[in-house]
Amino acid sequence: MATPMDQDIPELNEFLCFEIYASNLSFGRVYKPVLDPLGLTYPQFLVLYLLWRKDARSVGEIAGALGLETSTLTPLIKRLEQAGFVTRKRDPSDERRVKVSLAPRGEVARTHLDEIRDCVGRATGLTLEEAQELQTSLRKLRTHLADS
Amino acid sequence: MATPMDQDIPELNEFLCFEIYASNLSFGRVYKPVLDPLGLTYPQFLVLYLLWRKDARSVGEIAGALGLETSTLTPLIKRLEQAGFVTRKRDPSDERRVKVSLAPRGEVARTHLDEIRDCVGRATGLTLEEAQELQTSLRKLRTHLADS
DNA sequence: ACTATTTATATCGCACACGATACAATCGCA
DNA sequence: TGCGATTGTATCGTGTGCGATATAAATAGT
Repeated sequence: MATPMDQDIPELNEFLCFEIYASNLSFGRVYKPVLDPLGLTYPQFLVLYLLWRKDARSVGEIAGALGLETSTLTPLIKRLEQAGFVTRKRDPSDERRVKVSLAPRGEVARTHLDEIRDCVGRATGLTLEEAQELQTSLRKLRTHLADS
Repeated sequence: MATPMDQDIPELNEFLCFEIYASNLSFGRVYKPVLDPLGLTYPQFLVLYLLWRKDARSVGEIAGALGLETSTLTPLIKRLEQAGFVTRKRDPSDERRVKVSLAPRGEVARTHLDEIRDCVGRATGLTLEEAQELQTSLRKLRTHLADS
């Protein structure tokens, strides 16, 4: 506990936004050693995950699902392509779209999904019930933040 | 609800880590229009906040409080200095340390703190009770993740 | 006192993440 | 049919974040 000069200003960790900020960084540090051997970053893993669920999506579709801008995803997906995880090609039915599809290496990475989930799940130290309660609150929070 | 090709793989938003990742991005989007007029980014705001509570901290002390690496903070703090929010000078009692202190513009920014808190607090759409419950869970989660 | 280690910060390269902007393909409407 | 508006991506510049490495100051051990 620090010795604050101003008792009227609370600790930083009494801010919800900071707890989320710091939790996100902590999660990243847990994922890193798990994903590094596969040659993936966490956002790249999220993109692949979407493709494992449904292949051949457009950049905009992926951006919508992740809540990111396409300007963030374009270079990220190009790195995934460069590394052999996905392929990119224009949609013949609408040449404005770029369809992103799984390449062989992307399919292989999928076989590590369970192991990744187990590893990260254990690191949380939460019961399934606690985790789901947290998710429910966060989803509600996220909806409000997005609508505000 | 999408039409998954693989029912054995859950939706992305059933992952706690993704909810936190997405919530963090959403918070950032709420803060941006509030902090932009002040000429601050969210991480820069966090650094100033620490200094409002206790002035004249070393880079390492700030890094520890935020859970960041000093390699992240050095350029960030230099930008704060460049913009006139803080000053940096070597600690005479230990020349390895750099003491970061509030400059006039940093003091002025403090007068907007209440307004920032109100604005962001309202955007969460949570009661004080819900917010505190969430914080408690997140703090517990963060502890586990850091120890794992 | 002198070296070896540790500590505090800085530098560099890479990967997000965003807003602003550009551009080509498509669509809508006269 | 044709032309203006919209849509889908890409590009650019700025600001985090990290690990690896460098460097200078302080400390420890002989």
